[in-house]
Amino acid sequence: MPVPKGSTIDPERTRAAMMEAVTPVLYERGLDGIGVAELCASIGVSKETLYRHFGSKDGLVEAMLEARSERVTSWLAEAAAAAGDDPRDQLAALFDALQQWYDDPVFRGCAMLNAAAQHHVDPVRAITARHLDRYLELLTGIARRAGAADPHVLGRQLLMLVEGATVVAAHHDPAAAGEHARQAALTLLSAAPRTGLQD
Amino acid sequence: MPVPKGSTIDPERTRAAMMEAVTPVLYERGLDGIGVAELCASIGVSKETLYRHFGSKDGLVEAMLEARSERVTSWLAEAAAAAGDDPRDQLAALFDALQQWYDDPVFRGCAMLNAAAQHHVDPVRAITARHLDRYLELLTGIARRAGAADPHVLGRQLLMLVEGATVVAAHHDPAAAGEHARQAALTLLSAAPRTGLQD
DNA sequence: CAAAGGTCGAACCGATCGGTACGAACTCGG
DNA sequence: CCGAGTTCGTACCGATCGGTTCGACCTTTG
Repeated sequence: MPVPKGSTIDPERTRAAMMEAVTPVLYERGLDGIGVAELCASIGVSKETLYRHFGSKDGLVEAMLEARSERVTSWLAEAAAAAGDDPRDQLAALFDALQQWYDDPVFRGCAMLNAAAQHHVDPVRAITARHLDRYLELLTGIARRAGAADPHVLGRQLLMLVEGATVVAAHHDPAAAGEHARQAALTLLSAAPRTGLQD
Repeated sequence: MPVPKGSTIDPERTRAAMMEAVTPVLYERGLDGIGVAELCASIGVSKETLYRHFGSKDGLVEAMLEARSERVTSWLAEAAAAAGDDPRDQLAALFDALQQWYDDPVFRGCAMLNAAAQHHVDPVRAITARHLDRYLELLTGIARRAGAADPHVLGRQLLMLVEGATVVAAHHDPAAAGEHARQAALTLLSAAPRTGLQD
């Protein structure tokens, strides 16, 4: 509660706090599942403040999706990096991190994919596409460092496993989805044709 | 236009025609992206008729999702079956069929997943779960006939590839998503430990 | 202390929402 | 030909939608 009533202590602070607070609400209720009035009430902010900072409900949605995409991608990248230098270990750690996410009781699938599924508007879909770009870059890097002859194709296949595991965990059964995907990913990594040159 | 004005020629016909006509509209616009009035207008039916047959907008949505799930699953199963008796050929044919779907300009991802992402209501999520069940059964059958030692795990991994390919095709790049997924699927099938016994 | 500006809370706007009601038009089985 | 059943078109309902406005309150700046 950094903003009791009125203040100009730091407008940027208010904006950041709003995005922080609104993330779980929009994630749980869905973009169209909550109105602006209730949304503002739940994050303890007036409508005027919302429209001052974000211009519209969609503006807030887009800002929070962008922030969330960067955060979750960084989280996965760090989980992979913390596993050491072996690309196989990095890949395994990445899927372990995913399983950890699936085990969270509030897990409801990928927020960006959920958003893109309901909002057919362009900005949201563009954010989702960039989100998949980030994932793809991360996975392609692992594939390249593992010496895959065609890291782009392997990276894309790994991306499908990541997204597929997330879908299955969200809509079917979260138990062991990450483990099964990890096993499949390592199999693909092992079976991929490789070049002699690794960087 | 099987129903010009008033008639009792066949109430069931009206119901079936409605579900047929409403499918592409809801798929393209999204469940909450179109109101009941416009929805009825676009399928050439009055609101009274809609509520007579389905009780509510959600009722119509659920009926059409269920029908679509069965139809698309059957379509994939038939594509696989038409490829012959070799499980590898069946799996390849299934992903070829998926690529064919992705190439359709109106392709917007899996309707059931899209619906579940926006409607947090239980009935829709249950339909989506059943939809994944159908896919899983199809893929597990292929895995079993291929002699996989653990067809349930392999089937689940293949399910992740199917769903992941669909997500990537819908939200990132539809080109070659099915081909890349097919290649990965065949790799998993080849690499899977197998029992000596095949039925 | 005064001006400037961020915030709140509530009132308010037109539009649209899902759903209901009803009379008229129509097709059927008897 | 007559009543039962279906459908259409439209008007209508209360609720909610996203968004705007405004006066009061508060904090910072000078």
